[in-house]
Amino acid sequence: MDKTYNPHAIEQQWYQHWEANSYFTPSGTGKPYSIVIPPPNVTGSLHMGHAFQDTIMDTLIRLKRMQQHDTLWQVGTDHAGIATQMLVERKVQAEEGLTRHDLGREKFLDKVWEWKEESGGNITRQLRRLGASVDWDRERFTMDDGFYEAVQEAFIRLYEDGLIYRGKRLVNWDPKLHTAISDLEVVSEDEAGHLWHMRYPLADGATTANGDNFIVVATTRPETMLGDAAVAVHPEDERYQHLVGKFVELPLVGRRIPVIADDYVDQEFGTGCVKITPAHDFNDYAMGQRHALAMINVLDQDAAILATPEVYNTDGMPVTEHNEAIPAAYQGLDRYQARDAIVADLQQAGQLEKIEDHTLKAPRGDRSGLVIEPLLTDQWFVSTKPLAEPAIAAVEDGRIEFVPKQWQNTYFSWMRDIQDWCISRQLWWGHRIPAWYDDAGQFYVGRSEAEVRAKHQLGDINLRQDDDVLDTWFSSGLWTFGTMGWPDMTEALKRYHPTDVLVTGFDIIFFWVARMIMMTMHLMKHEDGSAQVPFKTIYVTGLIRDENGDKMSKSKGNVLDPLDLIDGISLDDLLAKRTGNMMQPQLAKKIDKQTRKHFPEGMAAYGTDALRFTLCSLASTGRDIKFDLGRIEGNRNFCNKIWNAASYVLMNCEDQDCGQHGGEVELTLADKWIVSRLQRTQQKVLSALDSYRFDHAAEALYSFIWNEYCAWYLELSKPVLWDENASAAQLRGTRRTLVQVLESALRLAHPLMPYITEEIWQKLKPLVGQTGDSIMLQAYPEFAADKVDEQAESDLNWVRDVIEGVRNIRGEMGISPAKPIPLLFSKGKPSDQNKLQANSQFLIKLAKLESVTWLEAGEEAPLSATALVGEMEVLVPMAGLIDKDAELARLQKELAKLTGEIKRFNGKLGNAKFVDNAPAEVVDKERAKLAEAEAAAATLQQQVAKIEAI
RNA sequence: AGGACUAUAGCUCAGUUGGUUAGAGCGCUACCUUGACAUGGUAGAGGUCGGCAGUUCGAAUCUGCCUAGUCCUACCA
Repeated sequence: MDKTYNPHAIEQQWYQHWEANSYFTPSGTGKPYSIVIPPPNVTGSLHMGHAFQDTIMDTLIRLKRMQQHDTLWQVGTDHAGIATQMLVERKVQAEEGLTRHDLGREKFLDKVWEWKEESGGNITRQLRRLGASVDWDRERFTMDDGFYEAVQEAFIRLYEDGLIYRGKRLVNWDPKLHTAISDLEVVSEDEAGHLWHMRYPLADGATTANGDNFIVVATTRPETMLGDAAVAVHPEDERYQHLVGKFVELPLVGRRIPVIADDYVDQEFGTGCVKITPAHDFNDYAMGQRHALAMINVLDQDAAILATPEVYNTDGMPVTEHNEAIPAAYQGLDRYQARDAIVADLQQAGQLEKIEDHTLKAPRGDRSGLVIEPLLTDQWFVSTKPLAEPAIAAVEDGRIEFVPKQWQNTYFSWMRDIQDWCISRQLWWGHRIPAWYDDAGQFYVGRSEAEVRAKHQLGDINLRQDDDVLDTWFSSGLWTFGTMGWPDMTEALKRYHPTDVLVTGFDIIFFWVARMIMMTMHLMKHEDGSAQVPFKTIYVTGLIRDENGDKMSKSKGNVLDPLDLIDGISLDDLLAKRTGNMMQPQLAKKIDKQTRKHFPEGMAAYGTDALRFTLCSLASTGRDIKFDLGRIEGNRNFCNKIWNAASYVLMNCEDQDCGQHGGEVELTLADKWIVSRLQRTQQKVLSALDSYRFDHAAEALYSFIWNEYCAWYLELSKPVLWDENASAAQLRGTRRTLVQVLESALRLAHPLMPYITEEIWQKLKPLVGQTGDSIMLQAYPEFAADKVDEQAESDLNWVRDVIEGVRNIRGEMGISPAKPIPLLFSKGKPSDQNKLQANSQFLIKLAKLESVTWLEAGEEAPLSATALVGEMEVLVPMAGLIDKDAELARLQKELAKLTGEIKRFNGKLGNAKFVDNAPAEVVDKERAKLAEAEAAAATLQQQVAKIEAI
């Protein structure tokens, strides 16, 4: 075994070994347990969120595998429509100066596939570095042939079930990407804007209550007036009631539009008069539907002004009404240029009453960052309400459970108010919609052109497939069963579906989780016809944030790359990574400065195990995680501790009799104690993992291994192993305990830290009589109640108390740890004497004692520094060692503490209400504590008196 | 506007059904190259558990209000 712990040296080889031996493949026996990985973008790279979630999934999978379940961890990647297409577009633009339109659909798609092949392996390589025990043999991609079939089938079935429809609707249009996007892909933030108050002249000589021949509307988007179809007021608004049914004449355009009444209008806001533009605003659209207003679209796909409006009735059918040409001055102008022009013209005409500052929520496309434009287009939609109902029920009745529970409220509130889902995208990279159009615009849905022709007896008329592709989330909604071979009812589906747990972030509960539930429950049925859920538990993780609690993002330059934490990175490389190739180069200086401040020497190589253990230890529920380098450093040290402990064990046990071949065995108190403590640790770790408390599991492992096994047990083993008079049975007992407990602890820790546990286990296995090839296939330790030894635990606490009492005196009195000191025991009970006799070797070694002396009752003790163990006094003679004042000060400090306690206990017990009402058990406990504190105080008081007397 | 979450040691976080002297890691102080480990050891210091009120014999824990912060959803023409 190498002298120092070097994660790099051990990690890669074991992963290769596991993978080469197909240890990640489901065993096919035992109870099935399955997890699907949330598919990362195929061209993406692993970030801390992935590392976190994948660590948790791997921990669960390794645990279940060791518990002899038939585990499947399904792996794969997502084609990530918009993100990938944009990336390749940028790349082609940068490298060849071409747009995708220059290339054409087919050639451009070739480029995307090329890029996918080139960079697609990146994320899977990174997954391997993390130790993720996914089944690579079943790796899938959302656009591989089989998955394509699943997507097409899902579309067709939903269509045939009446849950997919096509229609002209107002959708969120991205004027840069030239595609519709779903509500979820629009992010709204407060932005500074204006509220323009515009005069709309009343037609036919009508006047307002105060005699004006115009009304004033307030708007944040003056340019949309070109598409106004009405002005709305509140039905109870006394200012305008009499105008309802009359008309106004639209300035600059001249269109006569009605004044209508609708209680959507807020009388308090603006002027109480709202211009209604059904083709360019979602609320206006709804109002247009209610009042049968024409939808007058005045914008093209670039959000520039059309020459002639496109007008539709409420059914989306084109009509000729209101299709007079738009004034030439505005034709072809971009929406913002048009705004300026219209405002200027209104001003000139004296029809602009005022301009107010106004903050508004600007809806922006989450990919392009541009303000999206509500635009009337033909799109495909999923009717979500019928799908949502069973999906809600499944969570209500517990077939699907959120961990932590609170997330179900988020889910419910969204699902109960769900809107239809626009699934068509005007992109090229994605699943082509399986619909064909004839020249008349009639469409036919089917698996292929041939199928469509045959089914609808179309002969050889012209047919053209829909150009659009499906929203990426449509295909990822099928992920749990699409990866297992659906629409065929494969053996894998029968065995591993529904999956057991989904591990994901709250940010995609709507995007993905909810839709997965809806799609799966509609498409996947049990044999009895009831709906299958995609997974039984949803473990929702928090977000990993930087050391300041800020979200990690490339533009902020605060991203931590998990691979850098594993391998380490120099400051220069880190700076280059964070400030190179930036979208906003002006931020580089600031990022440079911050990075130098936080990582003056770059980052050390902490190794995968330290990273994984840290992520687990931070995984408490219901909160985000500020990633603190201190934690991973501490856990790297923990790995080092394990390494060195193993080194000690091997040094003392290799080529020795460790009882693996039988033979008489005698166990010391320390042996019995550590075995007992191991049981309790196993119990804690198991119950923590069962309840998804990875932090508790990590804590239990850490404190057992470091604070009990290393700090105490290894030290307690030394007096036995180094005792020349120790019997073979004693040596065998201690060696056996050393190796067995370490071996169990390694298995216990393996799901969290796969590499170091494997490396050490390989060295240890012959010493415990194991022959398995890998720790990952060994049985997970189980709690054995019969190995819990209360007596050993309490006896060992006595030993620790004595040792710690002496160490305290040493520490506080400044006695060199190198100096052996004599120790006297006074006022002890017979049980104390027994313990002393049985364990003096431990005391002498660990407290560095010169001698131990038992004083019988009445025997005079020399003047000493005192520590108390129960009622027994542990005495370090002062002669030549201890200064009188220092000991007095030490005693006074102890006494002060005791006095405080006594006062509190007395207060409590003096309160009749407490004594009368509290359970007798609690009262007795308080009494006992009081008695103990009083006795201790009395003893120390006597000591003080004695010392003061000299 | 509605909702969720968070507030505990200098920092990052635990604290299960109300009953311990409120814990851990990092950091800090002093001492120590003792035959696994200085990525270490020993001994310490450090908290009126965000504030106020209430329930209770008893509150970090339950209830209400308030303050501060984070986030989500809807939406203001």
